[in-house]
Amino acid sequence: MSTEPGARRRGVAETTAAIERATVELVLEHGYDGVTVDMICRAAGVSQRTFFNHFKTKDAALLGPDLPRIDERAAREFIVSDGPLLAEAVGLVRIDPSKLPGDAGLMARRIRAISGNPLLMARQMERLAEIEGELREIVELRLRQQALRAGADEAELAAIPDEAEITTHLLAGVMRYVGLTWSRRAEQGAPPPDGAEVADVLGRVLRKLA
Amino acid sequence: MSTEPGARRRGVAETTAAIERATVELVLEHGYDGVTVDMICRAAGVSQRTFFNHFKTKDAALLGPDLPRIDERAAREFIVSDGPLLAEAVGLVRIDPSKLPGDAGLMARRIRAISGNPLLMARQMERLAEIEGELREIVELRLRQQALRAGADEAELAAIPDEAEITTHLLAGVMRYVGLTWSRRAEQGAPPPDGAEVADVLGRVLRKLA
DNA sequence: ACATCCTAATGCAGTGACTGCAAGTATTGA
DNA sequence: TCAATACTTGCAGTCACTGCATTAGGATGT
Repeated sequence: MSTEPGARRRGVAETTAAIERATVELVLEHGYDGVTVDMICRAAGVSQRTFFNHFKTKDAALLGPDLPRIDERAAREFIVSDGPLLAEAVGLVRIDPSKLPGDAGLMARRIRAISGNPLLMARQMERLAEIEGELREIVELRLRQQALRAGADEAELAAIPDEAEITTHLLAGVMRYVGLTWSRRAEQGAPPPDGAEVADVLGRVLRKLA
Repeated sequence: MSTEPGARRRGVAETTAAIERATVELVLEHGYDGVTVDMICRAAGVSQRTFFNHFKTKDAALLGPDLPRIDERAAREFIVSDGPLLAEAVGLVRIDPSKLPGDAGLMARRIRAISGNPLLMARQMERLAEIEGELREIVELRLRQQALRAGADEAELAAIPDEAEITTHLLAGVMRYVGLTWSRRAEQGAPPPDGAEVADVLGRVLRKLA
């Protein structure tokens, strides 16, 4: 169709990566609203239609295609654990590292691009909401476990779903905090917060709140 | 221009209200994605340009133009209070009741329309994020007050901003929970949750988490 | 009564995100 | 070598949204 070797000049993964890279670079340079899909397409050497074949939305090209997932093994440990719930729960959400080794730099630049725009942060958080249901179930399982071990009565058991729900929402708050701190540190080249550090702040705060 | 008495045939408020009503009704009937701005305009008897003069986005016409605001007086009480922080903080966010008396039914229908769509719920929550900064400041003031009263040392004072931040995020979680429960109840004609009820669940949960 | 100003409403033309459909071409497997 | 398959593309169209220029009523001042 074109003079170029039209189709299949590279694998799917390569095309996707090219689009991602172009998106991140352009957004860093011009800001999210200063970049059009057409600009990305030109930079990545693909048609607009191809862009939308690879990414559902312009957002997705910047945020990356990977939705957060729950780490199955961590979930099993979590359910039977007796430690600080919120702090431990943070470990449940795994940021898929399969992309990192190939392009660690891209990830860092992407974070800078995203954190520059509050709207995008919010969009990122919407994605987190997609696994909230799963999270709720796990939390409920754990609460039930503990209640049974403690010999709870029926009324206490009946209250668990509600408690699991609110806990999940609290958890979402914590994760937002972690994500924010994470990107803030990344901007300054500082190491990301580890579980212990989060648990520390969280523990102090919870003591004040209760 | 048209055969109709072109402009100024009703006050601003009336036009705005007409658009809001048309939007809610149409969304209830066809779902958010099944409704176009043009449909709303036809139903409300205005041009598309007028629609966008009254509302920045299609969302806004459904969610209502009122952003959540902080209740100043409640904030002052909150800062010096010593009660359960999270539960009390819920009272800070005021849902502007100035719209309700005129059209209580519309509000109920609007809630139904919004809660039917998870995306819209999320969008609604984004609005909450807009006052998060304000909220953070208030929380920080309160934490500082309490720390001073307790005779805290420098290290403890230095930790306060971080604690305020995470608390705000936790608070956002609680408010999401309240909003969700609220709309869920509204759907079934049940009374909305009051502060005491929220405080109750919250208290129990926090005791388990700490 | 008349000119004036202001405001709400409108038309129009354009941009940008996104979709469905119908090809076309390179790669793969039989 | 032929055919199924996988990627890619162009094209036409929809929809949200914006800027600009224009028009029509109403309110105001003299």
